[in-house]
Amino acid sequence: MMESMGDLHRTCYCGEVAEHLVDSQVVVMGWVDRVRDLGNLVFIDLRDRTGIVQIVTNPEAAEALEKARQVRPEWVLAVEGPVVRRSPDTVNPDIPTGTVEVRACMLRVLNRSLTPPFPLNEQVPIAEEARLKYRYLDLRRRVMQQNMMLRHKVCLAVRRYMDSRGFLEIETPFLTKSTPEGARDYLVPSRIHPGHFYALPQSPQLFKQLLMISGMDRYFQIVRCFRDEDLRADRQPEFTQVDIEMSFVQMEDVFELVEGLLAVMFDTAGFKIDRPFLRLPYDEVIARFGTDRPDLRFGLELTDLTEAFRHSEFPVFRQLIQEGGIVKGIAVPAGTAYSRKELDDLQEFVRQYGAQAMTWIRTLPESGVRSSLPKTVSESELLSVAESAGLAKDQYLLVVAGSPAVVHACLANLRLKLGSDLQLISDDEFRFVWVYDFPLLEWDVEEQRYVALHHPFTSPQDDHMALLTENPTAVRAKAYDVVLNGLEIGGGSIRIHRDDVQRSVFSALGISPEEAEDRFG
RNA sequence: GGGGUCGUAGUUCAGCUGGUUAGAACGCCGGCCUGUCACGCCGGAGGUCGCGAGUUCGAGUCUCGUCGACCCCGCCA
Repeated sequence: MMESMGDLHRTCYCGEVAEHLVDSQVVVMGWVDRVRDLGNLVFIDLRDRTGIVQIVTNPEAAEALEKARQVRPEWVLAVEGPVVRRSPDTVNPDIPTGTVEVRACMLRVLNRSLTPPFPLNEQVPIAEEARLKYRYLDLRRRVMQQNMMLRHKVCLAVRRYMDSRGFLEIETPFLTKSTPEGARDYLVPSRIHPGHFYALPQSPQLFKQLLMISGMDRYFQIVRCFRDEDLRADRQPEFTQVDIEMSFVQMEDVFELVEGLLAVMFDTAGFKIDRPFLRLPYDEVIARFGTDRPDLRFGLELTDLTEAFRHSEFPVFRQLIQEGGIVKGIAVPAGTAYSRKELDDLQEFVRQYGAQAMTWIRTLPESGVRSSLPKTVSESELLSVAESAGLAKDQYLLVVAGSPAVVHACLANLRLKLGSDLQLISDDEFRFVWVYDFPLLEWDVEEQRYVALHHPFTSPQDDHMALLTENPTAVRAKAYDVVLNGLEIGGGSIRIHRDDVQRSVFSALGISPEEAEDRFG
């Protein structure tokens, strides 16, 4: 049983069937979501990307009813009939079209379907493997369709906004020379030049610099980027970013532009966000949250215990601090109880990020204090640490000691875990923050040189040109570091970089700060 | 490159310290039903417990190997 559309014309989408169409004849086409066969009365939920409308068949249209009884999920139908208002007791308040239905006078089976290998209309989690194998079915699911439609709307909003602010959307090439940016390049073999490869861009970095130098002044692009690195749950090897570059601007101009952009994007997605965004300097953000992309929707900030432990009776801490290490902790809300196993699990969690151990100090409900530190550490020391951390009664302090990098990595991740475990994070809330005053360089212990912490965005000045002519090969290899004022949006965070000019170039060339000082002042 | 978790029906899962014929829900097939909307009711089919070896009287369960999936670290912003 399979029929052609013939001369049928779809008059509206399923989700568009509404009260204003009552008594008019419609033709809808779509996929069978569910069938409810009551014998001489068959209901079909017909679905397309706009939603679901209920089709009803009864013996008045015997042929349609007969076909309806054969119908199975995911068959593709064309249905013609009048839109009918439902009686009050049969209204379905759960769907937008729930006050009406289409009474089928004619029903055509445009295509049949096998039973789907997984349910399309339930919210059970399906193994990714199955979803990808049957991607065409996966993409029929409501969540997926809504994601794609939302993405379209957000992209449209971005284009309208950027256009209104005088930006040009300009496409840049994918098949080009390597423009190393820290990640591994994806390579594409060249047919014309055997043995040579194109590299897919990790971002349009070089191209947008070209555009600025060319005087295009304000550019943006919704652009695919490629990075050949290992995956994570939230990281894909190819992804899309809103890439922006502009000339002749100050930091405030960038803040203003991007806050407006994000407000528009989130508004499109149905969320209101607060402006202006919070602004925090890099050092403060690291000190308080251990990361440059803190989740500000909950507290549990880090407490610095380094001074409290500087003369500790626990030799390990004492020595660590002497060698430049730090000790920091997170105070868990008072009254939170932990079993021995739970504390062990937390310790195991923290170890992933490089800590040797996690210690804890706990104020007891009445008075006194306990800890996992050796017994040689006196109660008075513990009490003074608890006091410096501001502990109330019956409260745990989870403590990590080590190098600043390790301590911050451990506690930043522990903080997120605690926030999630203790259900302190609300999913539909967004708290933005600008992190400014990023250090441009970071000493790399292994390479024994300064490396750029992020893209060191810079402005083109004469000094650059001097360097470029001085060592063209090196500069070409690292040209990605020589860029313009600007910003990038990617990886779920937004960062603004200092526009200190020369230093990024020095780092790109592997010139130490001392040497740079000598040569360029 | 390293670590962790997991592989049982079409799907999502349960199956305790090894023990008789491996279960549930949904889905699927057949039947009944004119107001359902996660329809309901009656009946039924469906499994090499990822694969291979070992321990044992006996393995879905324990051991080793192997393949695969997911998550994390490294890496990446």
